Amino acid sequence: MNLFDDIKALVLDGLDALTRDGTLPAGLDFANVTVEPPRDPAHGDMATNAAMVLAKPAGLKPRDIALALVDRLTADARVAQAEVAGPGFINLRLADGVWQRLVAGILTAGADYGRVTRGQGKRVNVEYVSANPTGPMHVGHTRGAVFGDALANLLAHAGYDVTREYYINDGGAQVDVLARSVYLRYLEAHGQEVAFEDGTYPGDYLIDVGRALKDKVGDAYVGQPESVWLTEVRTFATDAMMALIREDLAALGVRMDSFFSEKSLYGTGRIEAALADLDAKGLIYQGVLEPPKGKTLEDWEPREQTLFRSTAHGDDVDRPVKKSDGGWTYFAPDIAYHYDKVSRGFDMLVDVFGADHGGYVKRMKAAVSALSDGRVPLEVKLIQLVRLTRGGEPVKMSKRAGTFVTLRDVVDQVGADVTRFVMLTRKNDAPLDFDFDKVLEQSKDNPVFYVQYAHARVCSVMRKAAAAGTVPDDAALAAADLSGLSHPAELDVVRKLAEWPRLVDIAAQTGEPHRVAFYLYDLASAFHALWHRGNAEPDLRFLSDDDRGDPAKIALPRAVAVVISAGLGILGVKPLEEMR
RNA sequence: GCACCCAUAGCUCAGCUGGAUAGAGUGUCGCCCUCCGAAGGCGAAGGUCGUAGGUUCGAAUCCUACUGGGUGCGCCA
Repeated sequence: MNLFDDIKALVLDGLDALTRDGTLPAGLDFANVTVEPPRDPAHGDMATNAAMVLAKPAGLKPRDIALALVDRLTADARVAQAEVAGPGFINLRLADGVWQRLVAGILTAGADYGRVTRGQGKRVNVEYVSANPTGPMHVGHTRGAVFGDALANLLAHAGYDVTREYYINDGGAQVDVLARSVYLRYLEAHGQEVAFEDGTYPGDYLIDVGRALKDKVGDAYVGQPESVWLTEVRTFATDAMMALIREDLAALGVRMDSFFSEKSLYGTGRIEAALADLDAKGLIYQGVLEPPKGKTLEDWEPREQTLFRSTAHGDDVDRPVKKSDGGWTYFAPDIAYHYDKVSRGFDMLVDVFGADHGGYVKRMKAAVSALSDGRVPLEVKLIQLVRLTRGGEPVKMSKRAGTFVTLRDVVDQVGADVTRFVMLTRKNDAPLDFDFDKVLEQSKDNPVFYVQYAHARVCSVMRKAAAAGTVPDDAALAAADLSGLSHPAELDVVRKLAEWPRLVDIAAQTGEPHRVAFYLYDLASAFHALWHRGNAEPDLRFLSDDDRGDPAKIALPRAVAVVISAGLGILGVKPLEEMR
C-alpha cells in the first residue's frame, strides 16, 4: 500500500493512453518517470517529471506533453487537481477521500503498513558485530551491532528473508593471547603472584574466568608448559567470552540467528576447498608482490607466496592467502567463510565492518565475486567511530589501562532503547558524537525523547477517551466515517504518513537505517505541530470537551502511533506509552 | 605513492541514488499556556553546498582534475 506507487501507475496508464492515441510516439522508455512528494508543499501533494523526461525522446515540448497528460489525470476521481508548473512538472492535488482511505488503510494494516516487496523473498545474510571473543564488547562494537541489527530489520521489512549472523574470530593468534591471559588468572586463583606483560590482556573480566578454570581442572595445569594446557584453555576461554558477548548482545536487544566459528574452518578441509574452487578458476598462483610505494616497510624483502588473483575481480593488487612459512593468512579463512555463505544459497551478502577495515573491502568483494561467479553481490557497510563525551568533555579511554568503556557501561547508564536510537541518528560512514548527559535529556533537541513523546501523547489521548467510555479499536476506526478528516492541518500529517512505505523502500535500497530515525523525527514534529494548533483551534483537538473520541478525530493520532511504533520497531526501540 | 570515506548555515548534521526558492536541530533575536501533556508550538536572521571544469531541459547529488581532513596498504585479525 504505497500511495506513490498508485499514482505512478495512474501516470503510466495515462502515458500508455497517450501513446495509443498517437500523442506520444510508440516505444518510449518510461523508466525515468517518477512520482515524488514536491519539496515545497505549496506545489501540491505529488509531482511527476514525466513531461520533462519524455520531451526529448518524443521530440515534443514538455508543456505539450504535460497538458495532454493533465487531461488524462484529472479524469481520475483520486485527482482533485492537476496543473503544469515550472519547467514542465505536473503537480497533483489529491482528493480528501484518498487521504481518508489511507488513514483507514494504516489502521487496518497496523504494523504491516510500510512493508514493501523490494526483497521479493530473496535470502540475504547480514554479518555484523563479529567482535573478537577476547573480552566484553566495547562502544565501538555497539554501534556496529545496532546498525547491523537495524539494517537486518529494515531489510526484513522490505521483503527480504534475512539471516543475522555473527562470525566468531576464534581461529587466530589473539585467542592464544586470551588463553595465556586466562592461564595467568588461573595461576592467580591458585594464590600465585603473576605479572601481565605486553601481549596479554590485563582486564579484570578474566579474573572470574581464571577462577572458573580452577574450579574445573583444579591444579592440573599449574607449573605445566603451554603444550599441556593451551588447546584446552583456549576453548574454555573463548566459550566464556562468547557467553559474555551473548549477554552483552542480549542487553542491547540484539538476537542473532546464527553464530559461525572461524575455528571450524581449520583442519576440516574447508579452507582448502574454497581455495581449490578459486584455483579451478585459474585465480591462484605463486608470485612475488611489489612493496607498497611511498610507505617505508622495514625488513621488506621480496618473497614468493601463494596469491589470489583478486585483480581479476576489481581489486588493486593480488592478495596473499598463504604466509611465507606456509600457514594461512587471515584472508584465507575469510574466503572460506564467504564461500560457505555462497554455498548456503544466499542471494545477497552484507558485511558490517568497522571503518578501519575499509582497506579490506575490495578484496572481499573480489573473493565473493570469484566464488559465486558474479552471481551474489556483497555489500559492505563501514561503521565510523563513536566519540564518547560527558557534558561535552571527552571520556578518557585507555585500552592498556583497561579503562575502555564497554557496551554494558553505556546500556546500564542510558538504556538499550536510547543507545540504539542515538546510534542510528547518524549516517553509518559519519563519525558519531555520543554524550552521556545529552542523550538522557528530556527535551526537543534529544530526538529519542521527541519521538517517544509524540507516541506517548497519542497514548494519553486514547487513555482519556477510554476513561470517557469511548474506546473504538483500530478496526472500528478504520470502518468509521472519516470524511470529517479534511482540515489542511490534519492532512499535512497524513501526507507525512503516506511517505512511510516509500521511505522504507529507499532506506532498504540504500542500506541506510538512519533515514528511518530522521523520518520519525519529522513525523513527530508534524504531529506536535498539529497537537499545538488544537490549543487555539478547538476543531483540531482530538477529543471533544467531554473527552469523547470522535472516530474522524482520533483515527489520525492512532495512525501516527502505528507508524511511529513500526518505525521504532525497525530501529529496535520500544515505543513508550507515557513519559516519566 | 596508491586505494577507500568525508567536506552543506556560527556549531552538530539531513538532503528522498538528477528536480522547482538547499532543509532540521542547536545557538542568537521576537512571540504563544483560563485550552487533550508548554517535556511543546510559531516566526526572524543565518549559505559562492571545499575549488575549477564537464555531462543535460535541470547538479549539493553523476564524471574528471585539484585542495583540505580521516582510514588503510605482504608474513596482525
